[in-house]
Amino acid sequence: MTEARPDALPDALPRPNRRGRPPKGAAQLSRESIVEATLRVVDAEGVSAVGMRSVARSLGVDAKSLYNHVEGKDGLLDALAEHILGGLALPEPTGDVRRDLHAIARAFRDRALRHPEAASLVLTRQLASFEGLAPVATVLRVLRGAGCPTGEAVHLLRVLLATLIGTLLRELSAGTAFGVGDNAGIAARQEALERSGFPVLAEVAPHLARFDREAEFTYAVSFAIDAVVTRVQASNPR
Amino acid sequence: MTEARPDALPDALPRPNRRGRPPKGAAQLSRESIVEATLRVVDAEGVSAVGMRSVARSLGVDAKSLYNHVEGKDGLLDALAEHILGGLALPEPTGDVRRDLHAIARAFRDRALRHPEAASLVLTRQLASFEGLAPVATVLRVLRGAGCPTGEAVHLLRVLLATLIGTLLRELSAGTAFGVGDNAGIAARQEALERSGFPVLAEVAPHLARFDREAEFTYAVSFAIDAVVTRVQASNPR
DNA sequence: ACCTGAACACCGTTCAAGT
DNA sequence: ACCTGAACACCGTTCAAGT
Repeated sequence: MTEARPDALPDALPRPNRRGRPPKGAAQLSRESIVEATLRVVDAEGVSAVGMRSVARSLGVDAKSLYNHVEGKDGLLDALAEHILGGLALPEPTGDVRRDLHAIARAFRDRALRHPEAASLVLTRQLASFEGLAPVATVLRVLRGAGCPTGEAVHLLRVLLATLIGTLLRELSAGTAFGVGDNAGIAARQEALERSGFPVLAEVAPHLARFDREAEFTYAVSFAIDAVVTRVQASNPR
Repeated sequence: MTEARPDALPDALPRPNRRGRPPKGAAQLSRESIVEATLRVVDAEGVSAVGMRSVARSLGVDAKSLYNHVEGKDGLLDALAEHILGGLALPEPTGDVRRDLHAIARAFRDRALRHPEAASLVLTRQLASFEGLAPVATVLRVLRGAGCPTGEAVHLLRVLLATLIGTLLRELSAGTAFGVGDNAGIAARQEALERSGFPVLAEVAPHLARFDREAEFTYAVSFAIDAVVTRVQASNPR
């Protein structure tokens, strides 16, 4: 839904002969349209292509105009991260702790990786924003609903989120660092590990050279959630 | 040791009247001296102050000279992250899995946070470098030594590292986002949470508004290591 | 209220020319 | 082998002036 591009928006491509004031019923710049244009730039050319000038150009507008709606480039990137995270559709808790936490983690991953070029922004900048509160609240509801005391619930929330974010960051960098699936790359990495001078790396090279995104995510999340469930039961006398 | 600044290094401050070729027995630019100069800039003014021009200026040299030793700005930042991580002093495993993993995590944290302004570089860029192999190998030695099969050891390594990195990133952003310790800030955050519209956030506000770096780190690492130890025992019939 | 012109003070990087 | 001059093609951001 946050992806929707209303037809009322101006053309995304730059139009020539632009100068002076808005040409009739044009543009109507807004914070939202700016953020959406930024997302289009990121999806198409990566986050390094984002600039006040490039985003403005894609809207057929001068770069300085953006400052009327956004707090500089840094504010623009924050707004983008919040926009993406704001589209997170959280599942309603069912009462089954394990299942509920899995569903939340899965929803978060889907959302964060939906725009792969923007994912690192979401994972590293969201930490203070209001948008980040909804997933936090949902996890806490699940933990509290299972009888977890408030202090312990906050601790478990934090370690769960840390594992999730760390795992997604790795998934992201694994995707860009080496072609995850290609066999030649796997063979090359395996060989490099065998030559690394660390015997233990040679020993585990076949596993370490491989990275199955789906399997790694499932393993990490299951691991963390199992541990959380154990803690919750321990902290809950009943 | 990587912090050492040999006296043979050129003055860190820019010297005037610099032009033409090196003035006698000066500079002697090298990859290492460039990286060390970069670290000084980061420590003093933050990572955003790093530039080919600013680093070169601090060495009394032209920016373009750096390209003879480093692969552009991006390569420079990679080199810096590797340099810092390369200074990691890993403890020798004792055979006590829990104690050994704790010691590794602690050493990693000390190293990564020793240069707080550069920490995010180390945590987000180290993932493919050779420097990152030493801690990986040490963790694997501990797990293998405890009888953990190769495949499981790699999985546990990855989830452990993800939790560690996620936790350190949070610690970092908690430190900059709000003054961690200050009481006025805590009170303000607590109030904001109570007004957030999420009842569960109001309920846990006193805990969620607080962030004790040391306690959070200890909790997260102990949590993850306990879970790892449980897995290792389960995967090890003896 | 919102947009632009002119302007400021910067960037990273190339390439040929120097030594 | 390594450094610089000149140059290119950019940046983010301000502020006053326009409508």
